[in-house]
Amino acid sequence: MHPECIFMQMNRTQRLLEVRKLIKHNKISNQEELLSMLTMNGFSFTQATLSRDLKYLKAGKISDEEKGHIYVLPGEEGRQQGNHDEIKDAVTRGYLSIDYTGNMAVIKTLPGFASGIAYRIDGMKSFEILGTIAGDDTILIIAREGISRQDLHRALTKAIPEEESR
Amino acid sequence: MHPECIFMQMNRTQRLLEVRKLIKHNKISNQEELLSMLTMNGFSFTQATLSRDLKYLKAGKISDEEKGHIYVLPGEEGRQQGNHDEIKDAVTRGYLSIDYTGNMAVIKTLPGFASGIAYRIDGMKSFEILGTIAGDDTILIIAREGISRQDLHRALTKAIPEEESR
DNA sequence: AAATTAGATGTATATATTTGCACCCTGAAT
DNA sequence: ATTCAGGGTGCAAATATATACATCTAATTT
Repeated sequence: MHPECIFMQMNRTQRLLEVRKLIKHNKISNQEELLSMLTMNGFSFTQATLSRDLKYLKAGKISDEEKGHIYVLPGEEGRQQGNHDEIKDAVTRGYLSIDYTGNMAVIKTLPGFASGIAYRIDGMKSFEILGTIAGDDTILIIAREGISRQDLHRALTKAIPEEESR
Repeated sequence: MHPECIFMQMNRTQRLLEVRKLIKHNKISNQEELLSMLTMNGFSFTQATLSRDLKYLKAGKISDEEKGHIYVLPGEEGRQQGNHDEIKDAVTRGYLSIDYTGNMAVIKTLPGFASGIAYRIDGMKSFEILGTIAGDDTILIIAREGISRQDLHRALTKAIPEEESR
């Protein structure tokens, strides 16, 4: 089955986006709590699926003085340090993660979002970035030779608009 | 009692240091596993205490492709996928160009031209070129191992006469 | 010295999370 | 049309983790 399936997947995608948003904006200490929030928002699924969603989103759980343990998104562990400052919204609609290997980076997105994000990256026309190739949920970013991982990261660190508010 | 107590506390401190070290250098997926490592290292305590230690260290647990879920230390989440950041919009137009990096070349084209050009390149069946991957406006050309940049450039020049390096 | 206090820890238990298995759905292949 | 293949889910059981409660120890106070 090709990743292009956006039919029943869309529901899942919606759910993943919502899960992420909730985690991002609230201190959630367990899946049941999160599940009930989602249920109230009209979603209908089980805790088992939520567990899988959280894994898919690479959500982590850290200790929190106030609520014991809370979920956090990758890159936002700042909350555990109290760096509540200005954690710029690292999240674009659909953006999931980024990894580096050799002189390139691989961005994972929710199904269907790769080309949109890649388009924005291309739009930056960064010197560091030679080009991008987007599939359905993956973007390959090729860095210019001599560009360090930090440079590439810094270049990429400036693209993804703010997320939508529901 | 002040935190300065260094007597029997020393043991705890030692333990905490060890716990941190182990988490830092290994992919540990659960407390039992960690506990047995510590036990082998001469420590003697229970899972409950370990749970408390982890909380004290603000250790987090994230998903890991290899081991399911692993512990990470704050600030050490480099292992955690995705240093999520943002990508900002910048309205620009791409241009035709070719660049080299590592053992590959990246060709940028006007939107929609990538596959066409890639098709031509593929058609050359150059020995130097292992393959190409085309997006909408980007082509990634993978060179055979041992092929110099000049060789690759020469091969590509045949396919794209109007090229000009930057 | 006795009483007091607070952190550390074990035990047992409660709570939370993950996962094997079966099933369903949809696109791809025959 | 039929078969196949793979992802997504629910259910229930397996695992993993947190914590209430009782102790113990060492430092502090009286």
